[in-house]
Amino acid sequence: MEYTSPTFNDKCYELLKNVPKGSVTTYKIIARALNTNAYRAVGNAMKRNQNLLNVPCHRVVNSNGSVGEYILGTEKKIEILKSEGIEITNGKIVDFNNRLFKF
DNA sequence: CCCTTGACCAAAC
DNA sequence: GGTTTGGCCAAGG
Repeated sequence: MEYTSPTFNDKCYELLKNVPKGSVTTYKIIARALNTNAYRAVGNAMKRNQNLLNVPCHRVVNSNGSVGEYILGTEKKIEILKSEGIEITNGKIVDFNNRLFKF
């Protein structure tokens, strides 16, 4: 029985589970949703996440609309996003602002 | 407590 | 448009 208070990483993961297929969010939005500005820490959390089946970290992109990195590689990330119905041109999300999930 | 590491960001050049 | 620069904050050593 471990009553360890949830780490920042865990909060990121829980939040991310709310993002539906076909939508994306950004590192900054996640940080803001957690009432902080630790964008970089969010990125770190994603990198440490190995539970890809439960946490859709491929739906987290950069604020400028570019896809960003991924544990399996950017190309793989793009591939997955496209399979979920998101258009990507030249490494950028098409209609980015309209694809963003608002918490 | 200090230092380093980031799947980042925004502004500046 | 790209690249550089400074800043941001949590986590781990």
